Amino acid sequence: MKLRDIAAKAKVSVATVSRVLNDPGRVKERTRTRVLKAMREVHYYPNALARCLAKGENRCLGVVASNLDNPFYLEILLSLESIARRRGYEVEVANPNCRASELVASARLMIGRRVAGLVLIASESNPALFLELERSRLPVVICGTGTATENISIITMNYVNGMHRVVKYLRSLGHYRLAFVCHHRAVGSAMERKMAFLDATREFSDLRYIALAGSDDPGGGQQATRHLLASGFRPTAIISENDYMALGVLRGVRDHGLRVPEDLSVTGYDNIILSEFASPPLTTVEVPREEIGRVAFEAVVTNEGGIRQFGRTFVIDHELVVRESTGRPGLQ
Amino acid sequence: MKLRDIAAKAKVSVATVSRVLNDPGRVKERTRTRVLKAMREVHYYPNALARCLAKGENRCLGVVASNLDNPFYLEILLSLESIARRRGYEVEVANPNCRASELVASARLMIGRRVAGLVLIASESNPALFLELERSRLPVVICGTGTATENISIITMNYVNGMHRVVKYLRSLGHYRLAFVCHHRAVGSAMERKMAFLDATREFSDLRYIALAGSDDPGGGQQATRHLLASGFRPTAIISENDYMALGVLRGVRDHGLRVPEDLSVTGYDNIILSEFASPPLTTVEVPREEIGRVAFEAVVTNEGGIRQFGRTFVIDHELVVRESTGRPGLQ
DNA sequence: TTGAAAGCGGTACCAG
DNA sequence: CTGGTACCGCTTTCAA
Repeated sequence: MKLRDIAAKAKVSVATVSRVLNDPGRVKERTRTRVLKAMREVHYYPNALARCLAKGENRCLGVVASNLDNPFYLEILLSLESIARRRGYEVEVANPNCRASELVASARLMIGRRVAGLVLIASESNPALFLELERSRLPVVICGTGTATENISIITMNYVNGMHRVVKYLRSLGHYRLAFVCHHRAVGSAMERKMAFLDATREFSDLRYIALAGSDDPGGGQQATRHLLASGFRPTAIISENDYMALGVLRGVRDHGLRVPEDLSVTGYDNIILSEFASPPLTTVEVPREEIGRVAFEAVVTNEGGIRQFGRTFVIDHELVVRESTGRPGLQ
Repeated sequence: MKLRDIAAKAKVSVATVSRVLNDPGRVKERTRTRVLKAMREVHYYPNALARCLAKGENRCLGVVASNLDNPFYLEILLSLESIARRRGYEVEVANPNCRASELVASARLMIGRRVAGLVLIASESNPALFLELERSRLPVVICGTGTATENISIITMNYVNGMHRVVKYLRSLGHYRLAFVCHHRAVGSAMERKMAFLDATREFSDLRYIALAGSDDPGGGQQATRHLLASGFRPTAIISENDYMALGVLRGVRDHGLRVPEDLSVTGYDNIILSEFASPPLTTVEVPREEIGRVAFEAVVTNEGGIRQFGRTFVIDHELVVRESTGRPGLQ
């Protein structure tokens, strides 16, 4: 069913039918109702592809995501989606694995669809992807690390700050032996968080330990914790790279017969909704997903005002959220 | 940058350029490399919209989802996405809220994009949406309840069976006062699960209780549990509509100073990955998300073989998974 | 207020 | 093996 069919049915030209779709005011009332009636009768659905092609614009944002199983990234996506829709944009998401080639392929896909802008919500980026995004000349925003370029904006996280807050808090409780659980392939945000941890614990010299996880999910957290506790190093607190993995850390600690926080304190990072429902509720760092989604949208769609001001860098600050997974270290 | 530009640059016709894109074998090697070189030099991205329009086909599945914050639905989506990509299909997802009007709008959107098929992954459907899907004449599959029609397939869940297994198991442990926690607006799967619970506990007569939650997430589970425990009714076990809410139920029970499973047993439904990392790990019912995603794909894309056999109904069975959140009821 | 027609960026058939 | 060209379904001047 196409425009021409409707036109025939309503005995008008296709131009008129197109007008009632795009600028109903410019069509005489009687004609308009006739056209609308025809549309309704045959359940006409305008072909969005053809419309975009003809208009030469696509009010649609592309997002390349990964790790959507981690609620943190999902919540950013949901936030972005919500604000985008409110502002009249659709959102198309590709959800590739983290492998560089797949990320690039997904980006290409979006570019091919001629999206109005591209948002990267992934735990890691890589040079190939960055290059691809850069020369697409599309408005792009990367949630994570990197340097802004002419068309790429960056939303960076102030991990150094957040991690310092965690460590300072733990020290104030009397913790002095800290372990950090993170993904073994420390790239992107994982890398940044790890560096921030190392930076924040410089004075702990060797009273710190880094436990590597095979995957960045609860399973990885659990396994890293198991190794950690079997290593001989006995931390008074474990800092997890993120809340999602911390869920597994908690489990690992329990498996070992230790209580949180009496025997061992645990902290996460992100403040995902679930962190409040962990047992015990996680002390963590709030990373404002809602804000990130909003900023990402603005960053990519500022071309509205006419003044294209790409290449901005946004810094997101993080606040400590104290719950029940941390306490004074016991006597050990 | 368009096909014509490449053609000019490589000194061939657009037809030839199009051929190297779609059927490289039919182009002489020398010409082909020349064209490819031209494409590479200008970073050419074929316009996917134009291609679909010209080809008259869109190897793309649309999914209308909701409640993606519940890992159960997300895991179905991820499974679908994974198999679809492997089979050469893209997936576009709209993630509206549950309101009927938004669901319909999202469906329209997908239809407008001329997707090859439509998958509904939502906690609830409604007549308006069903009607819309039906007359779209598109291959549709609904994960949930309903009756198959000419173009709509249904993947139904055997909740009666699953719930019976839970109840039978709880009875075998000696439980005799059961509570069911579910969303107050019991429609779609929530309704089905509730009915299944009522059916499975017929013999409990009035030794059962239904606690209504304001939202179908951990917060809702927690709140419903609070009300339940304050109501005077003292269950020996709580069955949660789903795992995601059960996370909140566990918290609610703890808040009340009760231990799981010593004082009170708790079960979930779905066996989301997180249920293993709850504290204690949840006894639940495995609903095979991976299989659902696969079946959904097959259901919607069978038109490949030429024999369109829509309107099928699939039934998914569920297995009990016993973990540590259930035990014999204590003396109360 | 309406219609005719030239695109939008590709595809695919038909000739050569 | 390659080029010319009529579409795909819709938008948007330009005229009437």
